[in-house]
Amino acid sequence: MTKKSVHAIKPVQAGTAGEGLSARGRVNITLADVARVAGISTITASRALNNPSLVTTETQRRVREAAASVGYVPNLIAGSMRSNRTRLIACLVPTIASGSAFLVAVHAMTESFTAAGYQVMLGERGYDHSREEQLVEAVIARRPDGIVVTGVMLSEAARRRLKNAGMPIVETWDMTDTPIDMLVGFSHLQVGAEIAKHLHANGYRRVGMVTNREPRGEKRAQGFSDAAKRLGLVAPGAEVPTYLMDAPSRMKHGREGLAHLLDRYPDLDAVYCASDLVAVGALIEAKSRGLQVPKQIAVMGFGDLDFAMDTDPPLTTIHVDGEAIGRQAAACIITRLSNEDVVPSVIDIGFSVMARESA
Amino acid sequence: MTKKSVHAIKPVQAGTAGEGLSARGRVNITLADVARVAGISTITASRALNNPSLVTTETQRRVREAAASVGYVPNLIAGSMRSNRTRLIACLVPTIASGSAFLVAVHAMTESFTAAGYQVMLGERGYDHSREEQLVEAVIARRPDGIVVTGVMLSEAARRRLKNAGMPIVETWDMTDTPIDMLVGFSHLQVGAEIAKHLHANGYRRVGMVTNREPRGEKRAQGFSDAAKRLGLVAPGAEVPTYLMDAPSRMKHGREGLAHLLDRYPDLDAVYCASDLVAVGALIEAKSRGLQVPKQIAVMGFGDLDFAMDTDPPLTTIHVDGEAIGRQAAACIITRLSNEDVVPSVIDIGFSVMARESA
DNA sequence: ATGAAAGCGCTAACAC
DNA sequence: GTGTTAGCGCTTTCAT
Repeated sequence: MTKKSVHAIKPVQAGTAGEGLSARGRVNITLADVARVAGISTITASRALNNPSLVTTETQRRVREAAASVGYVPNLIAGSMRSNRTRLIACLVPTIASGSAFLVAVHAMTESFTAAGYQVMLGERGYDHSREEQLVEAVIARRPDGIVVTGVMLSEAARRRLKNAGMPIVETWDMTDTPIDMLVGFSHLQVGAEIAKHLHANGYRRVGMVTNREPRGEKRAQGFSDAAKRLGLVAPGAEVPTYLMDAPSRMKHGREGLAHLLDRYPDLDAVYCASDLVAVGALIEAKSRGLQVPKQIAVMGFGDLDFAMDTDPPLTTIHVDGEAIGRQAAACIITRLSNEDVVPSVIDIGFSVMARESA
Repeated sequence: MTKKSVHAIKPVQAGTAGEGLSARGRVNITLADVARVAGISTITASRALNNPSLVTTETQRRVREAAASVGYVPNLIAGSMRSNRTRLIACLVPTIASGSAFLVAVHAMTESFTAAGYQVMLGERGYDHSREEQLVEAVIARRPDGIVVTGVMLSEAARRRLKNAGMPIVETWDMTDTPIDMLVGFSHLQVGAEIAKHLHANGYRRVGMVTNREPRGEKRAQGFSDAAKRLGLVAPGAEVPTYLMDAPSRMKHGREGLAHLLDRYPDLDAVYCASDLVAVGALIEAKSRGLQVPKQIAVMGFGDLDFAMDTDPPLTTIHVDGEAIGRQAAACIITRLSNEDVVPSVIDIGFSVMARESA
């Protein structure tokens, strides 16, 4: 491969755009300024902006005009401090990298929260668990009104801190018997088991898998392995032939993985891949070996990413309703915040086996 | 396709996890509590925590112990209010949906900011420009120390608001002559032109494209179209044969698009696709028509997503150094915040043509 | 419907 | 190296 770069760093254009934009030396326009212009007290101005029903329409109009004329932007920091409500929701995700199915959930969640007047602040948790506690502390320090965690947090210290923070917390995208507070997710163990069952039900008898060390991936692998043994999908007493890859999963892992497995276990007739991207790699490897999918070898993925229905053959995979997870997680927190009603602590959102043609 | 759902909503487990976690009724542990336990003044406690070098090691130790014993978590809200620094950076992205190349930039940016002691708050801009101004106002209301915008914002009102906010702002992932403040990106017009040049240089003479209405995609299409005409890659006086798809781009658009183009222009020998995912679709369509890539038809994409080197044949595409964009954007803001040094206003990060085998 | 006073938790500014 | 005082901008509480 050749690589041609188009690259240029233009010279500094000093001052062309930064003039007067420095944080220093700027006068802050406060609610008091608005009130002065409108000829009323600050508290009335506050009410006109935040609880218009408490003031006359005439006052509302004057305040709105005054605010616009002086270019007032409320300072939520100050408001939060006094009211003890930040209207901020923190959402901790493992990573923001492309191809993560839970981004759909984050998106749906954001929409729900935005509609309810909350802003969502995304924090990358990282796969480095040593930094977990610091992140949690940094997040709590901002005093969000609620916290959504994607993927159950592992460190006990971090969990304790969250629990002690005294704010509504929802864990998502997984299942556990001991949630910090609330939980909206599904069982990865069950997913693995269902994949094995599906392969069994479709007549496959010798399975393998291409998986990774990521915690939820491991749970699926565990569920798959247990069910496969129970159903006789491996030689008696043997383990499931497994190709272990590094996270993050990539298409090429599917090619390498299937190649590796077939070289050692030529009688495999089905393979479970930890993600759809990996499954596509497996499809390609099968094709390049002249193996017909699903006749000679079945391929199953996980995630039902948008291209899963467009592969050749269309991919049989697991669909998780990420939007539902996001909406429900938001609803849990919003309900908890708006009143003292009891909210379900644990919601199993389930999943679906999308039986297409690759298995 | 059949679909089998595994679904269960467990009954409410009232009170098992939510006990005492309600926001109300909790006593806030403040710095004053820590100071009292440590037997010193609040300001000294503050210094011990934030500027340890200003106090004796003995004081540091006592404060740390006191903080740990009472379970103190600093309130950044209160601190920000007084110091006028929130240590918060707002990052506006079009969408968080999977497959967006700029997520790499966001990730790199987050790492830089985290290392410098800032937290990044992600805001979804949405493709709905009517909500743009509200989002900008909501963001400014939190008084971030800086703002990073991915993709140039279109609404003039929103741009004005940002400009007036008086904080360092970096626009990324695009080029313009009139940035709000600072800019780190590359020219999508140039990208389109380079793609046309690459096809021309490799002997292709009749090009088409599969593209979308997204603003930056349109710029690439424009650049491609202009250069293609200049280079004689279309019939004299004709436009570039184009298949216009809806955003977001999907693999199937590539199949549909190439099919559509070839049906009408059977003599096409090259096609530019607005994204790698679309290009993969085009590769599949070409293969299913028995067309050899790159011999009979060339395919080029954009983005150099992680699977681009794993397709069959490996995809010729455009690589953008997202990490560099993220790092540079963070550096611009961090520098501006740490001193009054002049920071380059406009940085063109460039891009590379990854010449693999599909073109 | 409107206002006055107080204070949220912290840190800047200025002592000592 | 440590303490005192004041105040960030807003909203709560209580009064009118």
